[in-house]
Amino acid sequence: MRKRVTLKDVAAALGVHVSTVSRALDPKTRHLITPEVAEQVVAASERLGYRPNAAAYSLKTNRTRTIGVIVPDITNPVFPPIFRGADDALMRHSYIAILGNTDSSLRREAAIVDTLLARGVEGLIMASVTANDSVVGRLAQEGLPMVTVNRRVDDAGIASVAHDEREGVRRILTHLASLGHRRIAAIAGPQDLSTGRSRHQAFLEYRAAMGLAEDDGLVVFAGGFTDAEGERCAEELLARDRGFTALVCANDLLAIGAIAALRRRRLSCPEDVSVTGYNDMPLADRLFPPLTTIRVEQYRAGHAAADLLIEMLAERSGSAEPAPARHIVLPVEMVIRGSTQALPAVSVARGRAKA
Amino acid sequence: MRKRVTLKDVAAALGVHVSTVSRALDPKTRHLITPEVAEQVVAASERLGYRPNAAAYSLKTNRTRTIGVIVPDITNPVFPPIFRGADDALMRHSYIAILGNTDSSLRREAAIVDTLLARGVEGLIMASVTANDSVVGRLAQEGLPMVTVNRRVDDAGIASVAHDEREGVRRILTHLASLGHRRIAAIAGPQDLSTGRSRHQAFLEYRAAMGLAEDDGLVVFAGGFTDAEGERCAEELLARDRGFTALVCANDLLAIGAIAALRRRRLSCPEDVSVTGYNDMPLADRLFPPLTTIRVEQYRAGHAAADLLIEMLAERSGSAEPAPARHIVLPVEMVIRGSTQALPAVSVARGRAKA
DNA sequence: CTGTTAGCGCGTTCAC
DNA sequence: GTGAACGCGCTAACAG
Repeated sequence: MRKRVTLKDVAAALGVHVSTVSRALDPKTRHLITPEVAEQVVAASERLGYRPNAAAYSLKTNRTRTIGVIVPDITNPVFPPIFRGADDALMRHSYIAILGNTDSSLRREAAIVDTLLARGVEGLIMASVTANDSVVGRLAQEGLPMVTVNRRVDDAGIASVAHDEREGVRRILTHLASLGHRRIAAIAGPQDLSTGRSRHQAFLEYRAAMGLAEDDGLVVFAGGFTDAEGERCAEELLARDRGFTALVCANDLLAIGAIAALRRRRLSCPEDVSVTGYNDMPLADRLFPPLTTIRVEQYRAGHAAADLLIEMLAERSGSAEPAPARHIVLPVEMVIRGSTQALPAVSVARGRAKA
Repeated sequence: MRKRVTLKDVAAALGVHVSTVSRALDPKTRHLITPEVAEQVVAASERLGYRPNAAAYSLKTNRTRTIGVIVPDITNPVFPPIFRGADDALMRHSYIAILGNTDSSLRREAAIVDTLLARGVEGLIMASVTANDSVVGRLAQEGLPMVTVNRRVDDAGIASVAHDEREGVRRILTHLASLGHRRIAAIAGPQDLSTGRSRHQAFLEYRAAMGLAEDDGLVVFAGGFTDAEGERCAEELLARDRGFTALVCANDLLAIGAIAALRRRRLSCPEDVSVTGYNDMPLADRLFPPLTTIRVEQYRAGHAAADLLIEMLAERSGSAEPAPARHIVLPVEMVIRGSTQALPAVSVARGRAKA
């Protein structure tokens, strides 16, 4: 590999001093240099193929222009759009992102954060946090700028970008109720994740407010947001035999698993039971049946999180006292597809008679 | 944020010299230090929370322990497993991966490679290359270690990890032929990508070898590996009205689009036409109908690519002359699901009569 | 406007 | 076995 060309090389080629080259190449200091010289420098550095050495820059300025993005598993279709959004936003500010997968293990999370810290990340975007995440707490105390995406931590001192979970659940229930459903089951997500918890709480709340059947036996909790858990939970619901005409799942993967479990029991969706998901992940419209779900803009969330973090970074170098943490809430919308349908007239009638 | 702890801090705390600390912390030089002192150093550095400064290390040693991984778009479900495999392998060797998205634009690719080079990546894993990629060529000439995954470049001098495309196509055609299909259409992938090209060539070859209908009108070329292109191509095939009972698609997304297009025309899969995909991407088993496809182990490919690259890095620092580029070919297997079925007896009979 | 100087944190020669 | 000195490539303060 050809040796790297440095500032010194460019300077030597032009017979000027290194700092002249340095200044000519930095837009913020170029005005200090005679225009012609500056031009020559730019030309020469291009000709020689000069690339600034990021390590030297970091060592000198203590800035790495690097942000860590931590997800449970990039293989889970929810996270690529988040990362992509963050990466695009960061790139625009000439930052780069380093992606870490925790596999939802706190040990791995700590290990990854360690190597990222050694690499000198200036901040962290965390899509993997549990509601009370010890690692996050520790880092926050050390003053490392952080923003959580999609999920939140209980500590309101940590900035976040999330979606309006309550509104999403409200729309799902409103939709199902308008189709005549009264006995609505639910597969709730893990309760140590803010998304699982707030969706479940909104479910309980709106179920009561809308006068739907309030039966604890209609809810089962998933141990993770996976299709396998969706299958397991749906089977448990069916085994309980409480009778339900609709099933609200805390995310799309759970819904996919649930539909598979129904089918195995010769129940079809939506004819026998309407099923809803949450997230509108890629391909949700290509499944059978196409999933009625809540669309959350993951790309936008990642983008917003990165923008927020960069803002925080800029502020920090400005004033001394930290501003209070910002919390951005993104709107959601419902997409109605084939997995939900109206109850047959007779059932609707019966439902109404009861009410 | 608390100021970073450096070697100097640790040395000061113990009243020894910086270089003593440096040596005690490096496994390779620890033997030069009195065991007790070494222990003290280790203890103190842990207590103070010392983290080696990666920038300083890089500047000194000219090694960044950083690898760039370049994909077209991490949002495409094919790539997360590849990245994950690479990342896991790299981490094990205390390397880190930096992910870049090209959006299949050569301009973006060049820009990303530039910033990665500035960051001092020691090598590149490229999942995004076109068959004759100018950027790759340039880098190869400069001697930057590189390996392509999944796809290849024409230049055999570039190491690669890929799958046995010919075998995959052979199995698909054998499977369809055994079900009685004789007129088999194809949606071929982009011909500037090695995967698209080799799958197409294998298709032509085995179609002839197996005595299947050889009709140029049965093949249409997609401009990209997307479901939208799948729809477009399927519509074109139907418009041509050549009559076919099976449709071989160059990847799963194309197949998904094709099935949607068929359905819109009131044709159902597999009753009216059997459809096959390629890749066995996540959720391929959850679609309707579940996709018969070729399983390629993307995670393993990414892992192998990273291992290979690290080997190359180690060799390079050893001997002077470069070893010839290695090319790893991973086996594939077929997974038969609901999207293919046997022709009704009558059609099979007619097919045989013709032969 | 430009050159000089210093030092970021670390590994690696040398001496001792 | 340990300390001293140097320099990786760069930016920033200070001179001129």
